[in-house]
Formats: sequence, structure tokens, C-alpha cells
Amino acid sequence: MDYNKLAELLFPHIDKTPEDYEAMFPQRNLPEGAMVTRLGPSPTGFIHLGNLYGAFVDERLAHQSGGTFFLRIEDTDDKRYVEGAVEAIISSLKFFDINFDEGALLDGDMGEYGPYYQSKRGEIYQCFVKKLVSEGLAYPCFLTEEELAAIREDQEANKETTGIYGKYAVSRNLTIEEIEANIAAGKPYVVRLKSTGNHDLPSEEIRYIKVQDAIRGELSMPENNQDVIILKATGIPTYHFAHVIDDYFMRTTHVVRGEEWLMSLPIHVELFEKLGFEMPTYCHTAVLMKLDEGNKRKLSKRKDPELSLDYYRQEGYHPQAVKEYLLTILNSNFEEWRIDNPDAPIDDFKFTTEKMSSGGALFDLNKLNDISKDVLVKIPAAELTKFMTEWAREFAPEKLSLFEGHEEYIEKILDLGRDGNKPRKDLVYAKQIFEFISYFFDDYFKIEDTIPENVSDEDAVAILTKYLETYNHSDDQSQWFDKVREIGTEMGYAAKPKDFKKHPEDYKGHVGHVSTVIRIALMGRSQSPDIWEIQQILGEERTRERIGALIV
RNA sequence: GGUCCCAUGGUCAAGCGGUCAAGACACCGCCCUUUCACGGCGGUAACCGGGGUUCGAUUCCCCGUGGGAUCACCA
Repeated sequence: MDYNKLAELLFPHIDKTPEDYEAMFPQRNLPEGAMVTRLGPSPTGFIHLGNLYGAFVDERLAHQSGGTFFLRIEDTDDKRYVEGAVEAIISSLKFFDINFDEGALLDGDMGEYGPYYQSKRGEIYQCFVKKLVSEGLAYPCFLTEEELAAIREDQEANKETTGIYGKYAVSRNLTIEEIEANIAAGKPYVVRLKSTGNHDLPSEEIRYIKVQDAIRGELSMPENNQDVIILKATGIPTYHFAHVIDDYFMRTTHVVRGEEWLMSLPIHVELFEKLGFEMPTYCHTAVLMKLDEGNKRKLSKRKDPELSLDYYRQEGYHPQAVKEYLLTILNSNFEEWRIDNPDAPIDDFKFTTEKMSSGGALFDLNKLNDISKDVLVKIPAAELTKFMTEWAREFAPEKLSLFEGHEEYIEKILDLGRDGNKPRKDLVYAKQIFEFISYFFDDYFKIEDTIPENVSDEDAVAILTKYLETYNHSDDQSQWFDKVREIGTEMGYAAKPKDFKKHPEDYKGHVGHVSTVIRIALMGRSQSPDIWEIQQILGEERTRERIGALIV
């Protein structure tokens, strides 16, 4: 068989040579140890936590080492393309402060190693498919869907491995005349790798590939023996081929991808070898899991809203909180570092692939919430106000008017009890924050809790009546509390909770019960930050109104 | 089913031949306290099973078991 002739027959329009591309995409001029990483999403528009997780590793690796992080759009499957997806990907990641240095950016490609859309790299791929064909390492295959299905059925019946390999790779034997005739007849075809792997050997003779994974250490698996498709009938490459070509010519040093790619590693290894390319370092990350009816399972796009990045934006999680959480499950020593360095910027943490765990982590909302509290407590109220306003603008427009134009008011509310060395940690995410402070807005204020059991309705009214009579908005905090205590004492409530606890028979209750009545009148709930401080924010008029409303 | 990955408390996890097996979240109790939150102190709770190797295995090896991933002209 004259492979050169076959290559020309298949790819007459390809005139560039591999050497041309080598010259076009020279080695990057980067300092020693700098890593080049990439994110390669397909443009379905759905960005999920897993993407973020991986993107975060890419970003840290590259920027920590003085390298480059670029975005490549893997749009080799036209069925998957969703309008506006690229913009969505970039803006989602930007929200989490992950930015690209190069690649498919908003205002077009940036960088010397493009195009960064796989759909625009057809000629490059075909040049190398042509090369493989000319070397007898790849061949056209005219098998129809029906024929493929028949082979498959056969193999399943015989309990053999499915796929095109060995004796099933019938198109390997086509003569050049047959191929010519097929093409002349307009028959569609794909190009397959002519794998040199062999699994028909006695098991101890099957060759194994060994790859050093930066996260998992040495990986060992049987070499590939499948004549995988490298070029689809459309002339577009499959992921496997595009990955190898792109990451080689874009001079990627570290390929970070999910564990689900582990099984196709042998294919990639064979492709790199046949093409004579140097392999990048692989970093196969663990899959994010979820506990479902007692079983761990991969987070699924359909069942688990929390997989979607949008979920966190809608709930109003601060990006910093999500980042910190991701880092705690990403690098086992991050938490300790954070405890030792509570105020250091997150980028000061030295991220390492060695400290990444290879098992799938269970997503823990509890932990996220806890981390979020710590993150938010350090953010100044003014900034939080802005954050809440932006959140409302996008996800709760009906509430926007409560924030916009009332920044000073909101800021005071959000700063409640946050000073001192034991600041309150009530704030978790925007939706929860709104709920938490809703009694500050007249339209949302309502009585939710009931007064303590040991306080009679008559007493409650009497307490509030006296409270209103003696209320002086300019009292300081201790003057104010003395009055509350006095009201309680007059009515038979202990001035100190301890007295009540010691001699419950002597009292109706204690000052805590008295203030709970006031708290409910004012906030509608039995739990809240300091009453006096809240009154100062609410203002005298509103305070008197709310108390008065319950006295009738 | 084949292949590969993984295996320490409910969860995330330190550990890398000798530890009374860290820590964080959650949970429980106490303290602080006008409620709650915060904070402090304390507590419950783990090396999947069986064989080896070794003076000694959570740690190394093998076999089970369990969980996960993957077997497309999708990525």
C-alpha cells in the first residue's frame, strides 16, 4: 500500500507540513518551572462546580509559578453549542476571580498559540491526521452505523470487549482501489488510529503504560488496542486527537482534568507516541460527590442544583467563601494554613498537587456555610452592602429598592454587633442575610414567635405599656437596660437570671423573659442581636410604633 | 462484565512501621450572657474484612468486600 498516495487522496487540500506548525508555535519563553495550564470547556453554557474546581487548580498552578493560564473552547461537537456560552463561562469564572491570560476571550482570541476554538483548527488537525495516514498509522474506515451496531452485538454476545480493534478492524485491509472507489461513490468515512496495541496476548504479556500523575503518582494500565476514531466524518477531530494536538502545540505543561478521563489515558499515550510529541504532566482530579440515600454518587447536573455555579450566585454566596471552601477540599493543608494565617490573602497559600486527595470528596454545605461566616465577618459592612445590592439587582429585583438609596441604613444593619474581638457571625449568604435582617423593612416585618410561656398576655401588655411610657430614645445602653430591669422587678420578674434559677418559686420569670417580650414586639422574633442597638437603627418613631401597635 | 481509581469518626481529613490515632465542620454538655449568635472549656465518635512481611502494622504486599469512574463519529 502506498500510504503517501492514500494521504494525498484523503487530504489533497492540506499543504502545510508538521514542520510548519512547529515553527508557527515555538516553545514558550517562560522562566524555569513556570506552568502552562488551560481550561477546555465545551460551550454548553453549563458551568458547574467541577469546572470551577478544575479551573481553580489550573489558575493557581499557572499563576503561582509565573506561567500562563489560557482558555480553549472545545467545540468539536456542534450539537452541543449554546449561544452565548463562552461569555457565560468567562463571566462565571470572573465572578470567582479566575481570569485568563490568553485564549478565547471576550473581545476575540488573544495570544500566539491560537486559534483557541477547536472548530477553527481544522487544518491543523487534518495536517497531522494526514501525517499519520502517510506513515500507515491511521486509515479511513467506511463502516456504517448499522455495521458498527452488528459488530457490537456480536461482541456482546461473545462477551468480548466492544469496539474496533484487531480482527474487527476490517477497514484496515481495504486496498487503495477500494478506498478510491468508496470515496468516488461519496461514501462517508472516519479516520481511525491504527493501534499497535495488542490484548490478545496471554495476560502477562500484555504491555502496560506507565504515567506519572501529579496528583495520583504512578498510573499503570493496559496499553490501548482500540482503533479509535481520530477524525469524524465531518472532518472534525474527536476529543482525543484534538487534546493531543492542541496541548502539544499550545505548549501546555500541565493538563488538569477530571478523573473521568483516566480511562482514556492509554489512547492519549499512544497518540502522543505515534505523533512523536512530548507528553504534558497529567493531573487527574477527584470527582465531587454527593450523599444520596446513603450512597456516595457523582454530583449530577439534573438532580443537584448545588452543582451549578449559578446556584451559589442565586443564593448569594460570596465568591470568596466558595473559593475558600473549594480550597479546603482541594488541598488538605489549606485549613491549617488558614487557621495560622486568618487574614492572609488566599493567593498567599502555596497550592500543591501533591496535597490534593485522589478520592472523591463529598460536598458539604454545612462546611461551606461555616466558612462563609468567617469570610463575611471580615468583609467591611460597606462592601457587604454593595454585595447585597448587586445580588438583589440580579436575583431579587423586587427587593432592590430596599437597598438602593438606603446604603447608610443597610450598612448600619449589617454592622450590628460586628465590632470588638468577638464579632457576631450571623451572615452566611445573601438570601439568608435578607431573611435575617428582614424585620428592618416594614413591608417584611411580621410577628413570627410567641411570648414565653411564663409571661401572661396581661403581663406582656403591661410590660410594653410601661416600656413605652418610660422609653427615652437618647438613653444609653445601660440606662436603657436598667429601665427594663426595673419594669421586670416591679412586676415580679427577677432582675438576674441566676436569682430566678435559684428560687424559681419566688418569681414569675426573669429579666430575659421581659426583654423577650420587647424583642418580639420590635423584631417579631425571640432571637436577634442587641435590642438597644437595633432600636438606634430603627429610630424612635418606628420603635414607638411597633410597641404601641401591640398595646391596644 | 472488562479495565482503572479510591478506602481513617456522620462529613472533610492529618498520618507516610512504634502516636493514649491530630485538627476542622456537625452533634451533645457546661461556662459567658437580657435572647440568639460569637467565644471558652469538655464530651460522644474512626483505621472495611482476612491473610501475609516484620520484634511490631492504620501505615508495606496479596485476596476479598464496599464505593466510584469508564467502556460513543460527547467532551
